[in-house]
Amino acid sequence: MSSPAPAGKAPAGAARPAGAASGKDVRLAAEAWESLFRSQVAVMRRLQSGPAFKKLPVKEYDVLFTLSRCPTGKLRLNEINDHVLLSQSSLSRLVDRLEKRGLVERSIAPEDGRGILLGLTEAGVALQKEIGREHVRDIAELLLPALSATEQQELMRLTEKLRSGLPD
Amino acid sequence: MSSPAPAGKAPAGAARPAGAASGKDVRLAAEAWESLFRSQVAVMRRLQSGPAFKKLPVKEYDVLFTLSRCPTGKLRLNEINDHVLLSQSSLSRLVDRLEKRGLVERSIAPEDGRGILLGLTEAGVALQKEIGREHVRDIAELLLPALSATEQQELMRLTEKLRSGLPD
DNA sequence: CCAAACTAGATGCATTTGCATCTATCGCCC
DNA sequence: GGGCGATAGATGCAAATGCATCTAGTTTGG
Repeated sequence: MSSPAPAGKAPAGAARPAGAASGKDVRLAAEAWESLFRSQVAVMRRLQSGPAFKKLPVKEYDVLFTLSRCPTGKLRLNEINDHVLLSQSSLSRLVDRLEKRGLVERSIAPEDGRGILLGLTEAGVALQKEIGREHVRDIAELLLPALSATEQQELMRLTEKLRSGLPD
Repeated sequence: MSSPAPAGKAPAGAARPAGAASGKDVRLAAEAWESLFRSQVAVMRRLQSGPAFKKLPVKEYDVLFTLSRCPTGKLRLNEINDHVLLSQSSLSRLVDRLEKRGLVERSIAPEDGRGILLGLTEAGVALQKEIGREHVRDIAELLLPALSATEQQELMRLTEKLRSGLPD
């Protein structure tokens, strides 16, 4: 495993406070996470080695993509940050790079002088679409042979439920 | 989205070669991957900010964990590398760090003079167990409220199937 | 209304990462 | 058996990352 890890085990017949998880529950959760994590790694590894990401690293594409999905076309940096597995400072510099390449534009948030709104430029929209097309094709090539449509739907349902059931 | 991205759309009634995916199939696959990816990010973000990973970064823990699961207790670097989202050189240096901390030991693979076998030291075993215990607890805290046992099992089944259905 | 606590984002600096390359061993085929 | 391409892993070096900190704008409490 990568991020998950079972390690200890509870004494066999230990009584536990009402509402606490049993050892079995805990083990199942750890295995489920492990499996989710490993499959994500395996898919991501293949995706990012494809030709679609020679033009732009995956993480940078992800920001363009996120912006492209947003109805208003602009997002605050902190909103983007929740989406991505990057520290605040790394995102700030990643955006610097995107801006230097003319793919995004920073502007000051109207309602909050501290905030920065990020939007795609024309070139950013174009590049996102271009890479996106290839990327979607690659995803389908990986997932379609492995899971049926029904299974993909169920996987989507479960992962969405997981995400929305997290604290905060 | 982060890594996945829908972008283009196929001309409406386009005839396609037998066996090719429909636009609908492709879109579903992209959405399923997106959802899997985002939920992984959301869970990982919470896990790695916990106290369990002050002692050792997640990626380094992952290597200790992987070794701890292996029946023989030793693995080749390239085997570990498939497991992890890291380049070969990064893994090599990560192992340097673990070795300097006395958590793992390199040895030459008996059957292949090029290969390196990696094994946990006593200290490595101990630290893995220690962090592992906390980590499993954290995982359970996140997953148990979000998904039922049945759902966790189904999620595990689907992600395992996905992983084993990938090319190579 | 002002000061103190808080939040959004930028920046200095040490660490980590990846790409390209290098070394050493292996497997193959003549 | 000797050369030749392939594979495992290490290393130089530039780029990316995270932590701590800094700056600036915002909110709160008196």
